[in-house]
Amino acid sequence: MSDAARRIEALRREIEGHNHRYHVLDAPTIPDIAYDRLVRELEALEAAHPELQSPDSPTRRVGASPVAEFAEVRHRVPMLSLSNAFADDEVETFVARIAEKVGTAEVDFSVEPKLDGLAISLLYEDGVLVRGATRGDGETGEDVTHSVRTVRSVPLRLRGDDWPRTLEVRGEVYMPRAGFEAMNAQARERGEKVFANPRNAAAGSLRQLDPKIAASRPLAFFAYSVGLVEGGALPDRHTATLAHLRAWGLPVCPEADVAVGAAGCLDYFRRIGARRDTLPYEIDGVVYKVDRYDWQQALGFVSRAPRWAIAHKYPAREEMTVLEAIDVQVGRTGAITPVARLKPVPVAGVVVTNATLHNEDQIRRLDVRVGDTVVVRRAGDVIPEVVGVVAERRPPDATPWTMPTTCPVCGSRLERGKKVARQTKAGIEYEDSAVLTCTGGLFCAAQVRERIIHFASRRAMDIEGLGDRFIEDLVEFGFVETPADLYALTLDDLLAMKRRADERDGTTPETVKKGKVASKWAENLLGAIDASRATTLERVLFALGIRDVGESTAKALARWFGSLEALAAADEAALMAVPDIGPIVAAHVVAFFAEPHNREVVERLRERGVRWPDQAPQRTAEGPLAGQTVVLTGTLSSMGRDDAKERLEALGAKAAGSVSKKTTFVVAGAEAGSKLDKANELGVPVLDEEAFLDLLRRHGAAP
DNA sequence: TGGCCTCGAGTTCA
DNA sequence: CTCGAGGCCA
Repeated sequence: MSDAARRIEALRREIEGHNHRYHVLDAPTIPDIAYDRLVRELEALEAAHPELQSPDSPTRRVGASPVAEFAEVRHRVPMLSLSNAFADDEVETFVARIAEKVGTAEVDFSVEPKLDGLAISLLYEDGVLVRGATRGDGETGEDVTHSVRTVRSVPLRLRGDDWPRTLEVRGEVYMPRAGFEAMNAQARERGEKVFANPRNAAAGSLRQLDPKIAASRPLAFFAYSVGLVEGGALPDRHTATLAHLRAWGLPVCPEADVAVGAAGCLDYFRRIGARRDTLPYEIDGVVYKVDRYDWQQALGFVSRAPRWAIAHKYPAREEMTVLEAIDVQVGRTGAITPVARLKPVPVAGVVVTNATLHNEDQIRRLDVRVGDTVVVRRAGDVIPEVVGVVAERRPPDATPWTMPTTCPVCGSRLERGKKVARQTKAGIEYEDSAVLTCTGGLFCAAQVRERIIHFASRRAMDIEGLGDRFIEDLVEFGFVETPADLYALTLDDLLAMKRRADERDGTTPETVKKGKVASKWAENLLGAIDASRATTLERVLFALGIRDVGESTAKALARWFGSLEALAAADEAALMAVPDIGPIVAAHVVAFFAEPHNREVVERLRERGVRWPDQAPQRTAEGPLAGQTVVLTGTLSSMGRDDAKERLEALGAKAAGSVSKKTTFVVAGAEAGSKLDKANELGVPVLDEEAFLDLLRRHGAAP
């Protein structure tokens, strides 16, 4: 053997060793730079000695050129599917049947997480990877050798020498969560299509004709069983086989374990379930397999699934469903938002039928079309969102969706958000934004309705019992056009409106059938409207819906000016003196009060008895906590969040919504979430409820 | 001018 | 809860 040949062989062994430690054992022993140097040396030597090239060289992972199409592969030992269990008693039945057949209840199971990836068969001849194939229909799959070779944790050559001459290893190719997220983040930045979930991403990456693409994707592999074995023997237990696979350099899921009987399996199911979110890969359940091969043989198969194994599934957090339509909604500011109407599907406990699509850009990025099968998830476990499209299920006639050019409610022209972008020397410049806006303003019934819903809402005027549906009817039948009209409603108006709504819906209220007209609800509603007449300036300001004036800005304005007259009289310079008010918000406020219609609405509100106390302008923060910024998170047992916020503000502190390094301290109640994590991350002090109450007590502000 | 830190606005369902 | 953008400070 020449020197070069010896050096090449040594380099290959060393590099494979590092690959194994890095990708399989997850315990690298040399820095990346040193590794790269070894690879470059090997590449150079191989280039200089083409006669020493070898397909199992670590330099040849992406060696193959693109294939024209996928060749079919027949699985000599079929790749079967597993039956599923969703409830504990199904697992108990499964185990009981086995216990009866084998004559003991103490059945050992080889247990492991069921990864959400793609089942793959790897064929090793004399320890060298010669073929990789997808499961396909179980009988016939596709030859994906060229892309499987690029998966770093798949060994091109087995370690040791005690492997069967022919060995088919089966397992899951998957995409670790971190890699998936990084990949999608990059795609999003470049405005490219994102993958719906790691499973789709793994499948899509492997089924690439060009191995370079698969090589660029963060794929990984776990082996979980063997298929064809010739020229060698395996142990008599599945767990022992897994140990062999590990020794041969194949990655096996580190969570794989042994469980005894149904109780042991269920315990394992719960232990893994508790850690589901923190595992570095997506799983959709755990798999239980009878460990002893002789018992597996005795149990045999039902149709296409083994009787000795079962997949116990966790409740899905993501579901697929059909997107039946894309509607557009008009917000109170005229903002147009596309909404996905979905075939109802339960996701993590609730039935989801609608999901926001945010804006046109988002639709284009996801490339969603009516008729598509989409993946729906509940973001932050609450709000449903469409995360992606299942490309294979697209109906052939599906066409890209386009935004309407006119408002679906009032027919007015839509404008690409004339949102203020920045102030320049020349004045305020406008720039296009992602949001489309309806130009209908007061003429758009949807905007009128949304504005009144906002006006009546809890954080604004807080008119109890005046819900969205009701306001919709009030506006539709012309009883209410501006918020001030709410304060002119009479009992007769409300009853008349209800009658017309019933006629329209074809419903007959119970009370009418009995021959009398119920009016208690109307009296209650009038009472609630009346109660809202006594209010505060900050609530009125917020309720009026001035652009960019939310709760916090309304409060700042109310404190600074003390009265509506003073505010309405202020010019832009005077407004900009208020902290956190810049040129843009100042311009919105001035424009609002310059509009005769708005002045009139305010006038009418007053005429109809809406009252708030005027105060002396307060232009400095005072109190023992002045200058401190506090963030509340979680649930406090002794008071509501709003109450806590008020107490803090009474002491001069500012209650902010998000944690940053400027936050003085965070008050964490029960079930505190991401804000608590952020506080810990930034080293912001955290008070628990007891410490918080203590602080209030010291300043005489405790409940 | 760029980079935080906030706030505003829109969103779902029981 | 998340995204986008206004305000402020360096």
